[in-house]
Amino acid sequence: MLHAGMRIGELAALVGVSTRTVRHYHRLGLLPEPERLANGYRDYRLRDGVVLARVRRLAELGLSLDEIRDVLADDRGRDLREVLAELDADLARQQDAIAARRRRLAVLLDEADLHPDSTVPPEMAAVLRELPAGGSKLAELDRALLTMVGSKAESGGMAELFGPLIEPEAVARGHRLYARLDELADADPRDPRVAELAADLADHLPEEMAVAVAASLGDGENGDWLRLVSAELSRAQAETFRRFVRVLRERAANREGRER
Amino acid sequence: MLHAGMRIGELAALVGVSTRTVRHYHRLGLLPEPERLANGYRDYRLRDGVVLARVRRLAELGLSLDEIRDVLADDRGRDLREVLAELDADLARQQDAIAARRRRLAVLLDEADLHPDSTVPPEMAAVLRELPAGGSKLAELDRALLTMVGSKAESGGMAELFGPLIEPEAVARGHRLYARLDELADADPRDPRVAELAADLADHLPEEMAVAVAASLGDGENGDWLRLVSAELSRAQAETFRRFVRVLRERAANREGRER
DNA sequence: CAACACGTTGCCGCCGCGTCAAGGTCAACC
DNA sequence: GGTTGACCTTGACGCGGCGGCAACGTGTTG
Repeated sequence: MLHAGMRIGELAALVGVSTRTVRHYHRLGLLPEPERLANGYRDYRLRDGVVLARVRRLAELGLSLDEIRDVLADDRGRDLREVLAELDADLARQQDAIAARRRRLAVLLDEADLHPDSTVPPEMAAVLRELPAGGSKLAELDRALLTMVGSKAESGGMAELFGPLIEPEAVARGHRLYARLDELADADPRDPRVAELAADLADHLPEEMAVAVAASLGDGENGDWLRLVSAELSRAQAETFRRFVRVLRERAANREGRER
Repeated sequence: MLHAGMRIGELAALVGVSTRTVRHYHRLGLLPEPERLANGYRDYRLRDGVVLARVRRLAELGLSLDEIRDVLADDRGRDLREVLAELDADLARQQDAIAARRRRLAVLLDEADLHPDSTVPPEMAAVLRELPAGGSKLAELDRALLTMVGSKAESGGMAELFGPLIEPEAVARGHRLYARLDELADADPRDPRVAELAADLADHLPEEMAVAVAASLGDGENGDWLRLVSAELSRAQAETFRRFVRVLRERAANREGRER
């Protein structure tokens, strides 16, 4: 035999990878170290090229280098089918995931043409557009709250919770709900306006959603969000919120009692 | 304001991430560090929750954290649409890539039911099946060469190159091409059998593919593969190969001359 | 003899965190 | 009092698949 093999750069070019990749495979044990020439250079033979090409084919299919090592070790390919089948299932899952993200993206891109802050669901965006932009700190907090809650897929009735506060008729009837909350900034928690406003807030929730609201305010996720909101309020304002929620709960309980 | 904010674990649970993730976002500057309590604990407020939720929504869409930081910096979202559009294009490319891999996988999985060594294209597998398994070192080398060349999408006529060597008629006619190559192992390169076998090899290539073979043997990729094969052969055997290729080239040149 | 293209080993960087490690803090139970 | 246990703090390493750089040797060419 003529023993003129190849050097690492030639082999790499032949198979279409970098020399760094070839050495990487050596360290991982995917490709055995070939003999060395007198000067220390690696001297590659035909079988090295065969193995390297095999590794690359499997890698391009998407197998991890660990998996490839397992496949090469088992070498009588019966195990390969399992790996390939599993890989196919994994790729199918990835396809589904990507398709789902593209669907969400498509919605957002459509929405983006209508409204710049397009990271919230459509119905949230509609409510946000109606909230007064400046003037009331409470409105700001509601904006924040809605943005947060909007990030969960099921918004749990929060849009409906705040919708009534800004409906034109409510404003026209002189309830001025936001303004009255603002006025309680420095008030005492026992101020009579607290109970009064809490009742008015509750009255302006349409009946059919009071139950859902009471539930979503009470438990877990949304309850914790409201805790953060309360932390931004004065004591009287926070007390108003608490009473508001309590009234809603009582009404929900009553409704439930009547239905039994 | 009541200043009872949240600790990191509560905030993380609220938004649905790990505390490690929150701290990671702090280090990357995606989420500003909040005030600290007297004991050193981070004290999160409403705005932190809002930002964190926003970051998560963008991250779940597939934006990199760097991109998210850019989006948050520009903050008036007009730039967001570009990023989202680019992301969508990227996802589309990923979908295509995955689909292509699944198609190749499907072919391999079908082939796997027929032949265990299923990492080569179907037509290669067919040729490999026919090659004698033991006995001839030359056949072994051909197996290796075919496996390698099979890894490239266009196989460049290599299947056709070796096909004739094993066709039953050729064997029946007593040419014994492999056996005669084996017999040249210790021969002198000037042995008359060398030229004789080279001519016989060339004769057994169907005319219509001689051109393609001559071309694919001559240049780049396949030529380098053949260099590795020659390195495994004795001088006389390698000389046979060289003459074989030379004869093919001459015939191809003649054919081209006649066509002009 | 200098330039230049190749080879050698080895270590850092990437991304989005997970996972220890080695402590400090706080409420609840004995 | 002490002792769990659940939380918090900073810091460092790990992963996958290499890319890139450093610091050096080797071999061919002008």
